[in-house]
Amino acid sequence: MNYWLMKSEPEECSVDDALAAKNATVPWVGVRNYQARNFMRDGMQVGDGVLFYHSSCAEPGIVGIARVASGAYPDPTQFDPTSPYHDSKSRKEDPRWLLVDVQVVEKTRNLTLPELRANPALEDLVILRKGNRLSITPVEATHWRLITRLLGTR
DNA sequence: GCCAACGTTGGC
DNA sequence: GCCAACGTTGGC
Repeated sequence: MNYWLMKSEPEECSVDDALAAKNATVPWVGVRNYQARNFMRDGMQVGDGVLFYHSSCAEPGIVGIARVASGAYPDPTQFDPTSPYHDSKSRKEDPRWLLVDVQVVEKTRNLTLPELRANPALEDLVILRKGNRLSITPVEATHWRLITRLLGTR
């Protein structure tokens, strides 16, 4: 069992949007970074824990607990010319971009970025490192336990 | 809107 | 393979 933090812009897909989806599950479309793709392809397993993070918004922070709900499969938006995620160089027989389904387990309060930064025990959290822009990052089990405790989940 | 940090592209 | 130019991310 591994743990991950996954960023989403709330204007694109908020935790509420995900909760409103069927089975509270959404396909994590739009990842266009090889390292992030490889985490989904090689690192994730169904059932892995996910911290649902809101980025590029007024109050960035962790807003929910989720789980990986599928294995990696081709992101259909790469083949859609009308999608902002369209990739004309990706070919159907050899898809460049993958996604996993993510199921929200529970919406939490917003554990904000300043709060995360204020906690010395979290200084090694990848997302807090300077210059980090990866939309999917691994989370250590100790960090997962601390964060879920701070969020007030079981 | 600004800008630091980083990834990607493409000429050589 | 190098590296400058460019585009993107994302907090502020």
